[in-house]
Amino acid sequence: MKPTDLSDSTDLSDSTDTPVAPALKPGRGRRRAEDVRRATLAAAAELLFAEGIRAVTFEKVAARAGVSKMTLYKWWPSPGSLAFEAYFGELEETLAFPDTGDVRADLTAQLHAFVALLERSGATVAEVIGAAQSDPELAAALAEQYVRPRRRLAVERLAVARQAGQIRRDVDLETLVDQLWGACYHRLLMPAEPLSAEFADRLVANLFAGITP
Amino acid sequence: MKPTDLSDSTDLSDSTDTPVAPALKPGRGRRRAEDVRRATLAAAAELLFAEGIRAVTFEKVAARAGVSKMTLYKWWPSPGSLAFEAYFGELEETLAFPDTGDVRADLTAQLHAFVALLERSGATVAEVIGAAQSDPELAAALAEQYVRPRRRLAVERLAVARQAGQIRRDVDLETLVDQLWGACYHRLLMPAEPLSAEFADRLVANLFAGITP
Amino acid sequence: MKPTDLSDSTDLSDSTDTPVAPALKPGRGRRRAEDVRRATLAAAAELLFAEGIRAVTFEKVAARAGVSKMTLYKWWPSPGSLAFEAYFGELEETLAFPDTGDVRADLTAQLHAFVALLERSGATVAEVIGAAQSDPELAAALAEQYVRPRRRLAVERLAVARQAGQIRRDVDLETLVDQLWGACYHRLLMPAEPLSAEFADRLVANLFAGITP
Amino acid sequence: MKPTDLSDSTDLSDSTDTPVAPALKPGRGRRRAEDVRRATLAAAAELLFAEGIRAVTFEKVAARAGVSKMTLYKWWPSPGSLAFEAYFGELEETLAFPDTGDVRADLTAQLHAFVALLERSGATVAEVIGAAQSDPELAAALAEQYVRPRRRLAVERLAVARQAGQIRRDVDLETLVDQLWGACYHRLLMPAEPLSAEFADRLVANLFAGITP
DNA sequence: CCCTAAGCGAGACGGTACGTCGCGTCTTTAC
DNA sequence: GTAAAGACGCGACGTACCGTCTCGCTTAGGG
Repeated sequence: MKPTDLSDSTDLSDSTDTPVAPALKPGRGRRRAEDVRRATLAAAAELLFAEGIRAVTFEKVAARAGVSKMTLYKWWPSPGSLAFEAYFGELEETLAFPDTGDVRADLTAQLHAFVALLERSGATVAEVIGAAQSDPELAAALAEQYVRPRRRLAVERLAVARQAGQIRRDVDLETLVDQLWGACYHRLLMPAEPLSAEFADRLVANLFAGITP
Repeated sequence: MKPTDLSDSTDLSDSTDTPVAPALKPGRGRRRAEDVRRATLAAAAELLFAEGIRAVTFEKVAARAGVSKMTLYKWWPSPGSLAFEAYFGELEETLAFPDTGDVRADLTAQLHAFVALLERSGATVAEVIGAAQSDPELAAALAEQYVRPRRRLAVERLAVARQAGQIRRDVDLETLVDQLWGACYHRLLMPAEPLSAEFADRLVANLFAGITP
Repeated sequence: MKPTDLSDSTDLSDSTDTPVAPALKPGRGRRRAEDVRRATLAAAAELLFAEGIRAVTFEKVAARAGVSKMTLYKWWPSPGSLAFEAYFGELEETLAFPDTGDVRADLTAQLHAFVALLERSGATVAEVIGAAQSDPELAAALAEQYVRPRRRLAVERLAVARQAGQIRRDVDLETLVDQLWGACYHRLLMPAEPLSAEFADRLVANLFAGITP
Repeated sequence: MKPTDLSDSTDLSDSTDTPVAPALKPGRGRRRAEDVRRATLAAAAELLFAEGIRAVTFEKVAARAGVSKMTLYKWWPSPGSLAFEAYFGELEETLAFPDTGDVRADLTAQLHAFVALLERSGATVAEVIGAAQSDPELAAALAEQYVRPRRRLAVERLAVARQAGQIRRDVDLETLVDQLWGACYHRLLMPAEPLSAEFADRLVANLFAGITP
């Protein structure tokens, strides 16, 4: 694939704050690091959504982005971590956590949004998590940039609820995270039963009301 | 008769196409050599435990087992499904489900055993589940031969408890499975907090007692 | 390929002198050797002409003829010899050698016919001769059933001419064969100049008239 | 200046695509490693002489030369063409054509050398020519780098003789090549009669003296 | 005329080679 | 100086064919 293929992704070539070189052709020679990074992530994202994580390959990404393999090896430790960054790097803002004062309502709302997200792009999420099981670099990135931050947000909201007396003192909040979002991931990664808003409702109900008569 | 009666494991074996049960039609031609299958699974298991699922490769297994690659391609749809069969094929009997009459105690016991299993060989389990996210053949085998049977056993035990009045009528038993075992898988596959017997206890406690004051 | 595919080659199933079994399906069970032989050669010839000698494979021939590989191994020592027999076995009659009393005219006529044959199916002939260079079994068959008989016929006609005083006593007739037909094979197998009737004429002229002024 | 002047061997080397002469464009990227080419040809030559052309396999050559299969596929279109280059690439200088002024003597000398060469390594030559019948890439290399140059040299020598009045004006020189060297190849490729110096003498005698009384 | 042995289909199996793809490293050149 | 272009070793993929083997069916031919 020739480097001139970049011409159709025009916003990649000269969208930054440098009016110095006017519309130079995006081909050979040294490119600015940020350009390379963006082109790479864009190419990786295309491959990820079109063909799955198995297609996110240094080889293919380099060809599609007009970037050298050497550059990719310098910046990403594995193809999986590149795929991860291409996907999750842009979706950080979506995990807003509501706080209306009513934990149960807030949890339900958050879980509904989460389930909806998984229904849309659960396949990609599952592939990335799956790849992390055999890719330590990806696992590290996933843990640091995805798993832990989200757990923290959830635990913080739950801690507020516990402070407000809506959750018992002796309940371990981390465990709750596993029983709410973890249960959803279970249905995503080891599918047998459907993942739905009603499922989310039942998750909340079981914990808040208990399951004994 | 307990729900763990072995009679339900029969329809499990021949409800699938993967070569767990030979079930060869008595047609003409040379019969499949059973020792080939055994040598293959042994070699695959060695590789799986020694080097992880990435090393379970048709190439390596064929060389180690003294078996032709063609034979492997004929009987297993992907290296992952071969690894799966090598590992889980031998452990079917380990999922005995106790029924002492006390659900909570039984669930706790079962979860303790499950957590102990994951502490021993969780890495392998995680790798297999992870590989299934990008390997449809492996995903099918995993669902049919692992996920669904285990869910069924758990749900059957829970149904007995519900009949006995130990669980409320309106509780969805499938959801409970996700909140108990699924929570454990969550800690296995997206590690952030430790997986321990205490964790299992809290899972049960949260559900049986509820989390509200 | 199912054995019922043989039904469209109807002349293969029951064209011999056995009115006993009337129109039994040509499938399973023991077939008479001659049927097998004919079906095999027909399939081999099809493959030979359609795809070249590289496609004449025991595997493909067996599948196409509805014949077992074992049978082929029993009767033919190599795929090449099977191809040879499929092709040259039927063309034995074409090497008629005229004797009008005029050697030069007879040789010219024969060479014209030979060149015409090569122009039609020279590619196949060349492939078979080529394969014989690395297939001792084929080489033996070629020598015994093709090369030597044709040389003998030519030498016999030339001997008659020598008796008649049309060729000098001291001329070695075998050498003449190489300088007439061998020269044609040279243009077939190591192509650089065209193979034509004029070429044949020049071959004869050079030898009969000599090349010196 | 003799027709065997080396100046005509220059346009021979770069009139083809096969990697005899590197002729790399000065583009970017790592240059082709010449030692890789040498190791490859050495390994191929070993296999060719030891086990025949059927053993000259990309697989074996790659293993023996410590070279990647990909590299071989990149530079040689088929195993046969690799074998060809391994053998004939080094023997270009051996086809010196004498010019003492006496054509008949020169032809006899050249044919004696040629017959001697075939007696030594005729088997390999035959295998390569044979393989070319089913390998278009090898056929092209053989024609361009072997057949045509040698024909040209012979025709040039014969043209000198014709100029000198030693051969008749109306004799087609290309045809003579087929009746001299082609006759030898005939005995090599379709063996029935021995290939000897006396045979070469008779070839020359038949043409120069004619075969009629 | 039956019954058995031979002949043959189907096909599993170990090898070997094919041709492709991706990984990770290296080198060369151009901007 | 950085980064593109790309050669290279390595190893896995999936396919094809070879040559050998085992079954079990069927018919021919001997008793």
